[in-house]
Amino acid sequence: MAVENIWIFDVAHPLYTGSSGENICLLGLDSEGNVVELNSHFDDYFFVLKKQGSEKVIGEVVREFPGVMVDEVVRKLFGKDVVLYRVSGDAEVLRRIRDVLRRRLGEENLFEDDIRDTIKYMVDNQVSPCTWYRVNAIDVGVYSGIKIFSLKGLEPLDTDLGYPPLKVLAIDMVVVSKLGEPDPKRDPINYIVLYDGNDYYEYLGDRGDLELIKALNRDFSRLNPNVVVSFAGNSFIWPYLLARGKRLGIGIGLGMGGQEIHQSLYGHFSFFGRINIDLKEYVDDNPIFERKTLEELAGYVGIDYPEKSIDVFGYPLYWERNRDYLINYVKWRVRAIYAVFWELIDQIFGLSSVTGIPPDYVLTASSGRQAEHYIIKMSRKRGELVPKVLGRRARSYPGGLVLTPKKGLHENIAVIDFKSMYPSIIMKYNVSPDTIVKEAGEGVEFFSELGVGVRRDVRGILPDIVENLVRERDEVRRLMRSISRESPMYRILDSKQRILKILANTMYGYMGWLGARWYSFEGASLITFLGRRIIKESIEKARELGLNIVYGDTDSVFIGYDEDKVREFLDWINSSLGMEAKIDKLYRRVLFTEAKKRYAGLTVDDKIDIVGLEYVRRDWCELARALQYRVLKLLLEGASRNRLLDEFRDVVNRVRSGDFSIDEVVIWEQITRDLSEYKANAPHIAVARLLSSRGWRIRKGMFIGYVIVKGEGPLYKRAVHYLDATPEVVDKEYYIKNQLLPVVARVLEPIGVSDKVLFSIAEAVGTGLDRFFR
DNA sequence: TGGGGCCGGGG
DNA sequence: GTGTACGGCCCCA
Repeated sequence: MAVENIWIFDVAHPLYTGSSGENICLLGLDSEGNVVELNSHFDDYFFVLKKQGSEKVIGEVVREFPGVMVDEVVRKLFGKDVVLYRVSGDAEVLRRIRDVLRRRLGEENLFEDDIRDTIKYMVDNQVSPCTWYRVNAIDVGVYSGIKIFSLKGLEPLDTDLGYPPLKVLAIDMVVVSKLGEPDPKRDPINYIVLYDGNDYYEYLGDRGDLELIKALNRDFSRLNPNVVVSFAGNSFIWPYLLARGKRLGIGIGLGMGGQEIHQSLYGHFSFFGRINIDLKEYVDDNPIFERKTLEELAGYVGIDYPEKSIDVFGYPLYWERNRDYLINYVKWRVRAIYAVFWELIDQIFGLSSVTGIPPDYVLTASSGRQAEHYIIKMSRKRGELVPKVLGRRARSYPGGLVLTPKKGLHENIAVIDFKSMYPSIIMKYNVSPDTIVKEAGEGVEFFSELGVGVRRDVRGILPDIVENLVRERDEVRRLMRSISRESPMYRILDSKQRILKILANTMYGYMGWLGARWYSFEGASLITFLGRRIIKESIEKARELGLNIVYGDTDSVFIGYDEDKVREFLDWINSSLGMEAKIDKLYRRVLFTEAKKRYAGLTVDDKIDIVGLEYVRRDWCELARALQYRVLKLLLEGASRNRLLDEFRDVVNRVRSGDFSIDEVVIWEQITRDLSEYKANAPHIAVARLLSSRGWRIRKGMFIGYVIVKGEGPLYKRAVHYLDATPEVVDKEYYIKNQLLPVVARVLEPIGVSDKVLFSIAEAVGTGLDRFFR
């Protein structure tokens, strides 16, 4: 018997079960960094609702499949007790019996038959990945470099040991084709590079990529990494390698013991005994990244990036003409990928440990799935069945309230913000799929304007979960105060508290998501309804107090800062509404256009905030965005009208004289659907279609950069891919009138500068008449 | 000239 | 494949 500390990172089916009957395993690392496999036995199961007719069917089916166990049990479904048959047994038999029962009783009468055994094993035993456990196990031996144990018991460790020693390997790949998109049936891999923190391992496909893959397989076994990290591995590198291997008749044996990699849940790729991290998935659903590039991610974590990056559309040309530069660039990429992983390790492993999703696909899972996994984990403690997603139709409901701003420049404005408004509403009003009712009655708080009520006699699952998240976050933050800000543990805890906050904020959106197991249309509608009511009542009170309200959106109000009255206002919110609000920001000056969700301000600590305006939008060119920023900054800092106009005049002048680079005039737009689904002739779609005709596969999520060139007709006929354009062919007049002028007009109009003035400047600059308009 | 398609960002 | 509200461009009738 051995007792060891093990950092669990995955759950799987063991490679070799032998005669032990062990059919499931936890994978982990010991404190020396050895991979361990902890085998045990787990009978998979599902539930069948006990009702008229199901007893007879169950009886028949059980006789037909000996070895299956059936027990009558009670569980909760949306808070109500239900009687069920728990059917359990060997995985193979269980699958067959499940199919028969689905057919005979209807899918809606079976529960948890749609959850994988590995997940059930983890949640039933309350095991979380990326967490240390004190493990009691019997040593079985070593196989393929993995220490195999028979698991006897485990309990979470109180003290956090950080991470075990991890061998991390970054990978990147180059494949080019003369015909655009590389095709694994046709195009060999040109180049792969690995980086382990010290050395590069390079593989050239010059003598065919069969040799390349053989060498790669060999080196993976030799280097034996615990973590394989890439940027777009799951969407490009791994599927390409697999398809290429299939073509060449060679396996992609990058798992431990040469196990082949395979595609798994949500489209991620599994490597036996290793953690596969794709950092592209991290940037893709993080709104702070505009273009979703590795360069942005590197910049975000403070890593230098090259002056000249290469877009995949440019790879073929570089491979042909400037191969050394491309290879150097790809070597920078693996270095950056490696370094970024270490910067994000706490976020990735923290998310995995909190949600219970193994690190392999915690980034692949959408935020809805992450939230759901956490709920499943928590539902076990309440004896709640995991509900199913069956037969739903999309419906929409009203959201937050947005006030029309008072146009113009305002001084001394306070932004009052409700603390976590929707999570607070969920907790305070007990809004949850299992508490929502549609009729008034005993123990029900009913909202007749909406025709929806909530039970107050039972605590709902989501309010319970949100409360847990808030409590746990408070504990983590308390812990943080007792340790040094410089310690690694501080960073781990900081990531954790952020994750807990994000999860709490996700629960409202989750409840309104059509694909959610705990979906509640009425619940989500009630939350926004209560949010609107709260903000309306607050505004009314603020008016009563004589505060000047200039704007408001969902959970915030912008008011003239009168310290005493604001204090009184906040107290009132607390005592009368039972909600918490705070001063989120103080602006020396704020500029509102007539439009909602678009403004800019200068805070008391001299920060420029720009919200919704073109400056923050990637579908405006860099030249226009930078100009708007400068004009806004000057305006908010009190510059004269002439000074602002000069700023505009200078850029117009630059453009007219051709003093700009292509990068400054590129407009980036995302492809959000399959090309064939587009009905409109928009510029970026026209360019995407052209690329497509050149053989490029245009995927959802890709960014198309284009410029408008001189010529006749609608814009979509004059949009050119940025790599095909030079400054000489750019339509300067388009950029002056449709990019530079509008962004300046937008922010100067509220202070009384007319379009006409700007238009005259735009017309006159460079023609010798511009001085006339000063 | 106004409505629809489309995109991106706000809270 | 978390929600809704919103503005503004471009195209087209």
